[in-house]
Amino acid sequence: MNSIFGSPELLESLKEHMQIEQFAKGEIIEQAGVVSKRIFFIKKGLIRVFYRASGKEICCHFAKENEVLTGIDSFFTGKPTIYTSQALEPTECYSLSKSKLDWVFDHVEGMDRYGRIFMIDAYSELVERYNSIVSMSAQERYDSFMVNHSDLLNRVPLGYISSYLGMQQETLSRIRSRQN
Amino acid sequence: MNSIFGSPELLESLKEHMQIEQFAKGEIIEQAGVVSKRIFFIKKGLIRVFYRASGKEICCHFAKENEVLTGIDSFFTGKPTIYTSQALEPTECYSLSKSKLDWVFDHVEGMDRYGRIFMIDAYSELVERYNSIVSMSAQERYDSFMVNHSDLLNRVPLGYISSYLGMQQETLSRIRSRQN
DNA sequence: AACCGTTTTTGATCTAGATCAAAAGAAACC
DNA sequence: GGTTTCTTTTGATCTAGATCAAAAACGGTT
Repeated sequence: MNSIFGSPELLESLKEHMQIEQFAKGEIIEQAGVVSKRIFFIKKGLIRVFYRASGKEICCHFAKENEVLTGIDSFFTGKPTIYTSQALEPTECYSLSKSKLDWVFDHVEGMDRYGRIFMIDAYSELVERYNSIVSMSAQERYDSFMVNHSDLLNRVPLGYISSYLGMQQETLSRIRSRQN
Repeated sequence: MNSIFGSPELLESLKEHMQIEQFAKGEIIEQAGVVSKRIFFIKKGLIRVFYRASGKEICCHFAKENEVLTGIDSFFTGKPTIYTSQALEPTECYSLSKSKLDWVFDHVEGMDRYGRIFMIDAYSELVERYNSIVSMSAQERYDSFMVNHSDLLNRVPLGYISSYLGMQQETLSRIRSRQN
């Protein structure tokens, strides 16, 4: 999820256009309903991304240090985002505004290519999650989360993780307790 | 899902590199386990894309006339695909080989940009499907399928549609019968 | 260390949809 | 046109996980 910054030279030429931003624990970074205006490179901290469906908050992504955060549905299309992002820890980011990024896409050599590859990564990640929901049991999804993101278990409230995994908090709690 | 061909000039400059290919009903177009070598612009016909998970075939995409088909997980990354694609009707496509497309990415102005936008579209579609699985009932998924793809109901065997919708064939049949 | 709000666990019950099994309809084939 | 094979429907039962409800555990705060 961070290949857009996979090239050191490219990152260097972006840095001069970036701002540093700080967010307190609990602070909303971008709100659903507005057009996403910035892309963030997270230096330190942890963010959850969620949306509302059938009256519930569904957590669809966690982004932490050294990862990239953006409202993909909005930032690249210009439509209002359905996602809200919120800092779960004190968080520090470099941010790049949409207008700067558009300028960069037009003027920095190789940027479209990195944009394309960034999208391919995001897509692959989503395919994984889709398949896990369709063909794995709650237990299996938990196991696979533990393999890939075990560090988050101690940094994120259980309810957010359970919604990320597509199950109720009670179910996740029970799965966890019968482990040992 | 066809924005890569959204630009007439671009399509024109691609055409000279393309082949015409025909597939009989039931014919396998690309097989899981190999690296996807071609991207297809479907002129006529219908294709299902599926993969195996827990011993079952799961249908994840239908592509029909005027749409684009490719093993996104493989074609752009060079890894073997997990997807098999099969013609459900006699199907006619323009195809463009990976090596040609790479050449095009390097030599045709604006191609990276179209690749990026193509990925954004594919991503948006997948987000829709993911959300529908997580937050909608079987009935609601069926309803939404009927709104967006009602034509497919008469062209595709029920079992493929039910697996696309993430439910058993019996369930889909029952939902359909209680409609009227 | 006692209080209060939040998060997690535990228990009891319920239900959408899966699974198993078989019948009924459609297509394909000789 | 009748037999075989594939597809869809119908019926009966079962289960993973949801829902509802309450108790326990965990911080912070004064």
